[in-house]
Amino acid sequence: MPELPEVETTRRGLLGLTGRPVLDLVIREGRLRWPIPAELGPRLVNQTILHLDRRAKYLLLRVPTGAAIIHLGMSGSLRIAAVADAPGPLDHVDIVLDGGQCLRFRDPRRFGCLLWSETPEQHPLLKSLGPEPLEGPPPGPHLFLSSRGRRRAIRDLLLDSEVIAGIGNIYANEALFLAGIDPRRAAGRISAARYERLGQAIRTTLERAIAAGGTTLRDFLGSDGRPGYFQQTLQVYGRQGQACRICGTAIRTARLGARSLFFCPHCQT
DNA sequence: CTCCGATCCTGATGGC
DNA sequence: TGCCATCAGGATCGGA
Repeated sequence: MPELPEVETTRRGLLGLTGRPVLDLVIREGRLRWPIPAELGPRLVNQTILHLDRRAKYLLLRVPTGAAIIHLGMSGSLRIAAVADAPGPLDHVDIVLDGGQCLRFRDPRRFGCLLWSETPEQHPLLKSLGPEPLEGPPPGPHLFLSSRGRRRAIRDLLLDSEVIAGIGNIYANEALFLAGIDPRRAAGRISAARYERLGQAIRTTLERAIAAGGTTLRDFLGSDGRPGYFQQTLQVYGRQGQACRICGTAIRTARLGARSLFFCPHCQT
């Protein structure tokens, strides 16, 4: 489900957590991508939440002694719920707050994770992540340098979080359309000028998606329970057979590895 | 080092 | 209506 815009939408919806106490941690199903560590409860309970940060697709729930590292995987979501509302079978964890509320973690496929670290930036899952695409200069030059000598397809380079953080299959396809680049093209054989355009396209795509509250294809809901509406703006993802919004050519789909490509065979070269 | 496929798990969807 | 196959927004791991 969630790529950078959906995780950022979730984060922004939960900024009210700042300053609130953690009263309890209730784990109904701890078998996620990795088991929830036994120390998480003792580390969080009776601490005050300082802030909720994002790095790539990870959320960092910071308390004075460290942070809970949260990843939503393919199907996860976080929202504020009333403790009195009975959790569903897929609501695996409640971080109990004051006022009868909790931060409720739902993850049907259990590809997400909930971990603890005193130094989250140094955690193995986070320490080798590539740059944030929305921070600092646009990532075109960085992508150009990272891609030299690489033969893999540019779509796969964009999905590699050690190269650049936070981009998933929807936004890789969308940004490549905006930049006019064929997603199957070898990353190492794309010019610096085209990477410049791609860097701008990545930024534009992600910013617009965040402004729209993310993309809801099936079940993504922000922390306020509302869907995003960027799916109305998608140029290629899921639009196979439909007319390209620029040239009218039918959008094509193909497989690259286990995941689908969507592109306009006329606009993207 | 680089790259690719297999893998974890459940729910939604479409064809027959 | 039921059953089965296929697909899904992620990312790690192992092996070629």
